[in-house]
Amino acid sequence: MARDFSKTHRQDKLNQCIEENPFLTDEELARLFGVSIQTIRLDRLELGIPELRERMKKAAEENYGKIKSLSGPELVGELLDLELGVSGLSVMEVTGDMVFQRTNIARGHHLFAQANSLAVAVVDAPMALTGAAKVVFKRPVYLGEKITAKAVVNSVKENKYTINVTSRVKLEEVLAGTYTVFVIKKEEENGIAHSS
Amino acid sequence: MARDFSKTHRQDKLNQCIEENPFLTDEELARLFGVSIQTIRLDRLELGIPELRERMKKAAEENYGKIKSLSGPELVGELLDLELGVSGLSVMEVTGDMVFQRTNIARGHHLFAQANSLAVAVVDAPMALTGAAKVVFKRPVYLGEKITAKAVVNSVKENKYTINVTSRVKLEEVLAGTYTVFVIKKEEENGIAHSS
DNA sequence: CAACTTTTAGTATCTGGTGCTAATATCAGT
DNA sequence: ACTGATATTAGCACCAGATACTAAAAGTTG
Repeated sequence: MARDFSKTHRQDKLNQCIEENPFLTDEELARLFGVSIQTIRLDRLELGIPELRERMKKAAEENYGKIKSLSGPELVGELLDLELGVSGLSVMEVTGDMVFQRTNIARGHHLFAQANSLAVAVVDAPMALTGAAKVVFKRPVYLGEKITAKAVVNSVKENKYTINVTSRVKLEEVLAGTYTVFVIKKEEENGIAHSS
Repeated sequence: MARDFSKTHRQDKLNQCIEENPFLTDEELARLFGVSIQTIRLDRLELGIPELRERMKKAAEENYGKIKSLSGPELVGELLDLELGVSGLSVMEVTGDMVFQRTNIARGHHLFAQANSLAVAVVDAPMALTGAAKVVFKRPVYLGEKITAKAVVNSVKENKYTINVTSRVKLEEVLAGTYTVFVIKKEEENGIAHSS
């Protein structure tokens, strides 16, 4: 079984190869590995790797969803409850693309994003921007955990909202923050303290 | 040309329809609009809409890149300079998926993400997590602007770094923040103040 | 009615595959 | 060297989702 070595070896490489660049046809792969197309097909079969089109479809669909959840809508996470001008509630599950690969710990700005966008959402106005924020990360959050963020409006003074957001995993507090959010009147973009 | 009305009308709808859900075959579209496949094909031809597979491919490729730039690497933005334990510099261009569509103003957490990940990167350790942050958004940042973030280590006390990050567009300050970042020893995940 | 646009039908062809059968290597063990 | 097992290659029929082209039918308008 000297062949067995070369075979499993090739299949390892193939797995790697496709993971790195999923947009390769069997023909291209065959040329790459110096074997026939049929061999590649058999390998894919054994390894359970779907055909190019399925791979593309999957990639496209996945990311079509991601675009919407990561940057498309105004809100990061899923809105559960919203009482304009008073409070808001959202959940977000920590997915693989939010974490450090070494540790599976979520990067802080993802938690921040959920909390920040919720803070902006509770403001009772067509447009609002974060002016300042003060946050404390209480403990790391891991892959797969569900973060519940609760925003409560603390005070309103003219166009300036002060909002507290607490993010928890189950009942444990993981992030606490205070956000100062400004309501923006149409076409306004002057002055100090803006953006979100 | 009463037909012309119905034709252009259908083509408008078709454009919309495909934009909303790019994963429809000509056959499904034909059924949806109650016309023949050939009509759909002619419409696509006239409108310059590529076939399903091309649309999928495009979506897959686009987002394959996006995944890497939005959440893949440890750093948000592009690293220009890095002196471990001392300072770091990164740039990021504000792209369409970072802004509020109504105003083309970047959402705050994207600026935060650039600054935060830079702060974590300058720490001279294999693993570090943001413990706390205090940020002030000085002015809104618009689609297409290039943000330069500069991080400077302010103080180090055991495993606790205090880092100032200033983000500018050209010479104008848009975001100023102070980050407290903790160095994590392997497998450590206890105690207070963590995550990033 | 004639001229025109729009719609439908049908065929040949392409790509990147699946699924199946069968013919060759290639090698190990006896 | 022969046998048996595994690995590789070849070939064919078929499929989806198209393109490209030709041609016929339907509807519209002066």
